Amino acid sequence: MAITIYDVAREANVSMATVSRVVNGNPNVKPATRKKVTACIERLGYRPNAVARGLASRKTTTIGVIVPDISKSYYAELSRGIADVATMYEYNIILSNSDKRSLREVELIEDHLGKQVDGLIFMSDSISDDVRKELKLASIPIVLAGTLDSEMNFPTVNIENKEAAARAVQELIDNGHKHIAFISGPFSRDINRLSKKMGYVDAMKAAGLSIPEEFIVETDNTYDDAYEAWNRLKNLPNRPSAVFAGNDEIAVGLMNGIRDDGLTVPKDVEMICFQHSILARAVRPQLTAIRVPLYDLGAVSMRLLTKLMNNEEVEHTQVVLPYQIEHRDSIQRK
Amino acid sequence: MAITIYDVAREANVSMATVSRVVNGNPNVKPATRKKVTACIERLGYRPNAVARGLASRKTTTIGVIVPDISKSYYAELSRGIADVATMYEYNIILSNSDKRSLREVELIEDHLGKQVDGLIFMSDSISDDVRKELKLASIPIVLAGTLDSEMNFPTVNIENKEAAARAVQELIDNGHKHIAFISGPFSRDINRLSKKMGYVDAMKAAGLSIPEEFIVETDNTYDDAYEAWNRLKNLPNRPSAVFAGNDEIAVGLMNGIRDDGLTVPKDVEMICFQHSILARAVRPQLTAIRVPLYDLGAVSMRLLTKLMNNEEVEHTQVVLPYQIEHRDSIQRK
DNA sequence: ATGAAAGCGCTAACAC
DNA sequence: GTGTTAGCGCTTTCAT
Repeated sequence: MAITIYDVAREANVSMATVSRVVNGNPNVKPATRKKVTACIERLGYRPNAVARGLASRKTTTIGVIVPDISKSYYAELSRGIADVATMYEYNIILSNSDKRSLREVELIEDHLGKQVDGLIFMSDSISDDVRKELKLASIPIVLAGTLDSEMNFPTVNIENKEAAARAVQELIDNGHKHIAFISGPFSRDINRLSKKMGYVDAMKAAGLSIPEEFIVETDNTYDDAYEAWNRLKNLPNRPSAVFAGNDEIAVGLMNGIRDDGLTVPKDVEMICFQHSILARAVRPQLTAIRVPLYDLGAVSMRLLTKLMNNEEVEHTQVVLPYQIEHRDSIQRK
Repeated sequence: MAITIYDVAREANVSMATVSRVVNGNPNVKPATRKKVTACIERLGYRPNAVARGLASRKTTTIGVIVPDISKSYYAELSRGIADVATMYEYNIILSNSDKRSLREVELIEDHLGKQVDGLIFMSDSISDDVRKELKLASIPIVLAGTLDSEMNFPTVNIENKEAAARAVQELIDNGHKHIAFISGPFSRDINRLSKKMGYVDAMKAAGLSIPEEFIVETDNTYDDAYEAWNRLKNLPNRPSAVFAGNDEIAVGLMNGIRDDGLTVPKDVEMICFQHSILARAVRPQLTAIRVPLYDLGAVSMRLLTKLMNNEEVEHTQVVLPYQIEHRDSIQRK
């Protein structure tokens, strides 16, 4: 049986309350008493039971993090930002993978609430009505990190994905391209359908460029599927001379498909994409890309959550972080 | 105030104990009663408080996972394997990043124990004496996942890193190379000093090849540092014609350094490495590599931990998983 | 500055 | 089958 607060109290000839005060840094303890108690704690190797503490105080100093897939660098990077700020504020993290399945997401929210987390950071690339309802019902603070909330109800930290996509496509347009394809993840996901694709469409329309249906290629977001995608593009009447990709993994898949078809990036096809990992920099040519500040997205989300958990006044609960376009070699520089 | 088990009991005209039985699937409940209670639970939206349950039962159905850095694909992939098996057995995961700092690792172990986790999965690439002591003192099951324990005390799931390294180097030797360099992460880490380097040295010695001191290049394990590493190698009297790299990220860094020096892989320099991410496949030429079964390492670790937590008989607590060398294009095929 | 005592919401004997 | 009751280890009034 582990040492309890009661053991320490007896050993130090004080009450549990006093030990509790010492442990929690309550100033109302005479220095001499504090010293005596601290010594006993040390000697006995007392370690407060966080579960008992959580029950008594109704605070667990634990937050929940629900993520589609921690093995994807997008979410791993975000989570690291969350974790570092969580550590600063002495919160632990319960982390769960949802695989973007709405049913599972609902389950997980329920599960985390049952564990009495003090707050929740939720990530996905689409929010279903069921999830939205569940999230609304919760009585703890919730922040969406790097996650589009099409109805803009919840505290959120994000970049302007649509605008970024439009600017990326504009780079291609500025380089003289008329035939620009968009290679995307599934359009069942809001982030692709409502943000990235819309940005692409807006930029194309603004430039008076037409968008043949075939120029919009939907993949399952994997390297391998994107690799195959070039086969759908290469024989088109107006073969695209430039491509905007939804992220760097599919950009690299496509680029390798292009290369294995005997063509060269950027000579034959120029490319730009969202950057979620080191891939964009590791491949040759290096990819010109929208650098998404993933770590910061996570860190700021967690900071926001701490404020919400402390009932602090928060002016803007919809935080927008800046992004950068990093010019590398998949677009020729003028 | 949330609904408690007492509210449900009153509403259903039964005792708390009966509600508890229903919630926990205890068979000693009359079907009619069960139905009535279930209905009340549904109607009131009762959600058991896991903290109270944890205090009363002394089980939290939560395990701790301590990882150097979740944003590194090696650990992200491992963690995903852990998480999936944890889900199967209905455990939650508290995940913390240690940045491999021994002091922080000790803190985190203490912290997780305080949270009353039922088990712990620890990962690092080196285990300090302090950490070892802390781990030994713990009274809960602990498994090391993908982590070298040079003293072989703890339950572990791993691959034979040393043997794999030797086999990788042997591939280079078989291709006729005499001058083979090893580009590594920090030798302060056991995995590099005791496993990968030893495998390299063994293979070289067995083949009667000499190892000039300069052939062993220590990097900080980053892409950028590895990129620079070629500068230390290229002007050597016997410039290496082949390189064994500790992982794919530094392999790619080095390869790009080689390429930007005007040389070609595999024509001028052949390469092989440990594969921790999609990088090995995404770059061109694709890297011949030792595929480390990261997901499985995690999954098996968690499975082992469940057995330990259930006090099941476990024959082998030191599990060794197979690995594969994937032949791609950074070594010419004969 | 310190102690006594009442919970926090649940599980687990034990009794019936 | 079901109810009663005593904790689990701590925080938190409320006295003193």
